[in-house]
Amino acid sequence: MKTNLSIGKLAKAADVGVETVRYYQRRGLLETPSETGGMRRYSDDHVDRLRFIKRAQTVGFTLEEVADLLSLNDNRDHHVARQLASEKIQDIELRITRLGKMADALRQLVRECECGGEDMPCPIIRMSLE
Amino acid sequence: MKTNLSIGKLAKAADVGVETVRYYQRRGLLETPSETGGMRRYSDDHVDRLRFIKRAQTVGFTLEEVADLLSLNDNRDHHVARQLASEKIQDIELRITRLGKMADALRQLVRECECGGEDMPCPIIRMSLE
DNA sequence: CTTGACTCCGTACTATGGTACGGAGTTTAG
DNA sequence: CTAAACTCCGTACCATAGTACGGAGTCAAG
Repeated sequence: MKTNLSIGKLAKAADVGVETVRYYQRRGLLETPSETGGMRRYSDDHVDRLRFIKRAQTVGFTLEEVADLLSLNDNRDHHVARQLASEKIQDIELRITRLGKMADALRQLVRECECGGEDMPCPIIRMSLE
Repeated sequence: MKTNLSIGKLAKAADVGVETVRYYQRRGLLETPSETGGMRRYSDDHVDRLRFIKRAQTVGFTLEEVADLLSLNDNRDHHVARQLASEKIQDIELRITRLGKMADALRQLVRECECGGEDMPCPIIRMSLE
């Protein structure tokens, strides 16, 4: 477990900006370690956490929702965590379904364009209705 | 094909605000029909388009990306459309993979909490690494 | 045929998620 | 040991995606 990263190294390792790290700390998504004589030091756990935040965001979770997800990880109250986790699982499954339908529609679109009618309407919009 | 909706009816049908409709028109995501004596009239196609935008957003696409997706539908240049579609399909597949891993991690979390150790760390963050 | 709801359009404000800046102190490579 | 690079913290600014507001015109139910 590599540790003792400066905030700059941490940011680089997680591929985010230093200011972003500080912003997440302000938002309570990332712990602010206590100073060890002037500078704060970070570990690989912080890197993982930052990467997790990034991935969660790219699939459409807001920082507030990411905070929920992280709290599952941190929460000592397993009853609450389980409840929250179940909700999030449902949420994620819905997103996966939607994305699947969008991908299907796009694949259909590609097929139709290949097979070649020039003027058929490309039907993504209707196809990806649930 | 029901048509002749006022902007208010359109907005209600798609479950968005009137101002949102106008905003999308300004952004070029939605056609602004020409006035028929003072008021613009909308059809079911507009409703579908609005719903599509909403769904695409909830799975993490920005309005700019949604505009791309919509252009696939609208674009008469099939060669370009196919290229763009292929990129978007890959993008979507990546998102699905990530979401799947998150869901797996959450399910694992629920199992562990059920089986019951009180103090095991809940491992979402590491688990959902790709 | 009026009155209350709705439309049009422009402009201004808001929330979220950062990014930039600046001054003072710290660290580290040569 | 010193100069460049980095850190700390606060505050200010930015883009995206709306939301609110307001005045003038329009429509439709009683």
